[in-house]
Amino acid sequence: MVKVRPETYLLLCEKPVMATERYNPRISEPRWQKAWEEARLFETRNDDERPTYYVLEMFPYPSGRIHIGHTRNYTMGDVVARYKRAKGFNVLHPMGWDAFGMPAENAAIQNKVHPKEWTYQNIAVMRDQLKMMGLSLDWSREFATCDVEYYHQQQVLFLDFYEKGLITRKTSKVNWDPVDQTVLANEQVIEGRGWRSGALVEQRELAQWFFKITDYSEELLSAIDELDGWPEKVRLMQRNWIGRSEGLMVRWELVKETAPKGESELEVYTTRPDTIFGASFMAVAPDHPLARKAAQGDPALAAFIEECRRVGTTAAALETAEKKGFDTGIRVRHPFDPEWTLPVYVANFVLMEYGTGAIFGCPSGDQRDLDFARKYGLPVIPVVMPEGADAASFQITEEAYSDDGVMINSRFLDGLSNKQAFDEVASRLEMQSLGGRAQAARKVNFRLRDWGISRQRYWGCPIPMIHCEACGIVPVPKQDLPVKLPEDIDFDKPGNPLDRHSTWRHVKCPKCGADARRETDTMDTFVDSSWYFARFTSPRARMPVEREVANRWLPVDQYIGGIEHAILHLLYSRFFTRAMRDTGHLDLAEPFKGLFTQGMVVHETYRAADGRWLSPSEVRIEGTDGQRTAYEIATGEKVTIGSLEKMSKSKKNTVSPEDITESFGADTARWFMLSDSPPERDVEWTDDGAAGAHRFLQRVWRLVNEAAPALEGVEPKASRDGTAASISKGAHKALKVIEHDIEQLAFNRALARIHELVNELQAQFPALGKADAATRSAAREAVEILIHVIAPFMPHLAEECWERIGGEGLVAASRWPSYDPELVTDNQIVLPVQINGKKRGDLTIARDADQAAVEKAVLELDFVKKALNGAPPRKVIVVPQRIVNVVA
RNA sequence: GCCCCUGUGGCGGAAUUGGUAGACGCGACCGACUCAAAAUCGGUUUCCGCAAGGAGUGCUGGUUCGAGUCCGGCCAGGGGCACCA
Repeated sequence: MVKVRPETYLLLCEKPVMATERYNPRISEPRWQKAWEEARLFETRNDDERPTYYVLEMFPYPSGRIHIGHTRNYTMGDVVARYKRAKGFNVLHPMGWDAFGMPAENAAIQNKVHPKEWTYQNIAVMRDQLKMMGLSLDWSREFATCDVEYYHQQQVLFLDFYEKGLITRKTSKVNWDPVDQTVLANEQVIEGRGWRSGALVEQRELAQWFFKITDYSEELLSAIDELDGWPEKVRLMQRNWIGRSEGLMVRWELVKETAPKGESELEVYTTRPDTIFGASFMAVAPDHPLARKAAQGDPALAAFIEECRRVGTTAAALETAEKKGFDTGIRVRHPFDPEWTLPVYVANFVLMEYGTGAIFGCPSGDQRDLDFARKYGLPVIPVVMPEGADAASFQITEEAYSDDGVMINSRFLDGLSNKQAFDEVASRLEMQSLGGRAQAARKVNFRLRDWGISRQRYWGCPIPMIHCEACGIVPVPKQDLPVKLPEDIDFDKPGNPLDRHSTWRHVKCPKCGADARRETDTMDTFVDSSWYFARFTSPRARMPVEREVANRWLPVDQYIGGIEHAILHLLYSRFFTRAMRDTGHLDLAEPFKGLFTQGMVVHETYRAADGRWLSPSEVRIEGTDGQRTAYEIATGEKVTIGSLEKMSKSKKNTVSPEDITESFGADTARWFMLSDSPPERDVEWTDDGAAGAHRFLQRVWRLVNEAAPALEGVEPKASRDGTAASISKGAHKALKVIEHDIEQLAFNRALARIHELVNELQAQFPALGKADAATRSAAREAVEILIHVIAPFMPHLAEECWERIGGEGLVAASRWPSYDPELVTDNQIVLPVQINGKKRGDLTIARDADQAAVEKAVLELDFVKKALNGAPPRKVIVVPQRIVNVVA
């Protein structure tokens, strides 16, 4: 709750705006919103000839309320949209709803309300809230991902991907969320817990549908280099996530007498073949085929494998789990020395999912291997030493040496750098034969896994597949789409209601006509958000997208959203765009040309002595700065003021957008959200800050309002000389900088510059009543510029001001003014003059004065003469139009 | 553990990319208007100093006529990944 001092806002009541009064957003904002809607200003046509500009904010999940974080996100997008529209672009700025997902089902379970009803009601509420913000959105293109028309087309895409071989079904270990009772993608497991439920994730074997995102690993990685409109941070995170490594696949021969029947070799992936002479053991994952086979004749080993399984791979388990191994008794032959054999362990730290599920251990070069070797008494042979170290005395004791260096104890590799050794080993093993094939091959490996999309949930897009006893898996024929969600469902038992539905799951096999069963899993909701940006270009099409239309709009010129989607959503969307390209829906690879990740809105937290969180409205604060003390209003007890945190229900540090719009209006909220903090950083919501923003809004209104009579019927015209020129110069200079700042999305800088412009005009306007015609013209033009530059930020106020000065039409439909290059450069400039690097004064001189003239003028300055004390300067550095430095 | 980012007044932050450090805002203080308050307007506000002047962008060393900005070392805070072979 924003605390509004009643006295301050008495004038905000239901009175019409009059010339001498305060600006009343409660009356003006709905009025202009209506005017824009009636003029259909923001409805975008696909057949418009002007250059396109697509600005998009990540669409919200309809949780029930618009959050203040949304408000900041959409305001940024709206500033860009309004600016680009004024610049003459055909702007697409749509909004929709990411409407499938768990909370709707939770609400169904808790409140006995149908997920569909719950979702659409929420959407209705949130749409109204967004409309109050005065966003220039094209509502005619709105859709929700739970609309049948949308998920119908998503099923079409699924079938196309399936046909193209981009989807597979495989049984695999999956991350099972025991609370939500569903499978999670790797990306949705954060520190071993479900991203939504926070429950510890378990491992289960399940048959799942997978999108083959790994088919695009290389392309998704290398294309990151071209994404220069993305924050470096996000590019880096995606690179790390895809995790490319170059290494060698090496097959090791098993010593026949020790090997299980039918097994003759063990394949291992390594990125450090250079350390091959430091190898002292092999280790395989507990579910590696060799381990399983060996366990058949060895109950102790079988028990060990079982134990590893139970521990699982949760992060919590991993951190505490000891590195354990079990010697299988199997031995392998060293590829470069048939006499040298090494033991094969089953080890709990080896992952089946990466590489081949087997490694060779080099204790001297890897800390984990070293720990393992110490524990099981295995040899530690140093093979790489730092450059310049002494080979005879170099030893590994506590710490492994994993950096680059020089090879030692490695026979033919000795003296090479480890990089050279990598190549040497690789080429030799590629030539060497084992069982009739090359013993090794260079291999690029990726960390990225295929994207498992099956979810055991009701409220999601049904997977259009049918299981037939006779025919196996059969896709639903396209003419039978959509596979609609049944509406008669019950949530009395946990798990997926579709599974229990009496009729929905029974279907005839499209191939043989026999009784068959529908796939009851639905798609991960991240699928829904992986192509919605494309759907916005032709939201009512009877196909996923109209190719030509989508090609014209895409990629999204400016995409804006939270950093929390740096990997998941953005990577999936990049994959989807490629998959849609390869199935003929689109002709591009990258969905988002410009990406901007905005910071969060944060607020102080308050906590009572007994640990209860208190909301800002329950707290009274006394004192200022470091001396602030907070008291709980209800009890009068002292309250601890906590750190700034993301607004969240659990910590109660929330401020609702409605409260702000009600007390200050949308324009104030928009202005405050963008002022001060750079948009990529967090902004702290403070009542003082919001009140300050409102104060500024009123100041602009007063300035325009009071100047209006003197500007009536005056031709707007810039002045290049006389006193009027200073007004024109100020306005045009501001216009130039603000334009640049908006293009850079440096909204805080743009706002600071608008502040300066208002300060300047305010200083010059009191005399306007008695001013000459030229000054009035200049003033009129300056005010018009001011209105245009505030319009993207405070669009309602801008319209009100525009109307006040008798402007024609709507600001929202008008063109952005252009600055006069001659007015933004001064003929006389003030050069700072330094002596020995310290500023000692200024020199006012003609802009085009040459080096010699500047030098001469500088040496005549009194403070320079004084500093030089009659001696000639050692050096005079003149940086044209910047600075002068005299070295004494 | 690995990778990355950020350190500027009481606070949020500017600084044209190596050229006047602290724009703009918030807060604070002083003053005007008012019976009074609110609103509004004017002024002060990096630190030390009455002043002249001096110091100053986490610490430290360097490059340069000149460093918040570039380079080396350290410290602190934040983020991402994490048995990845």
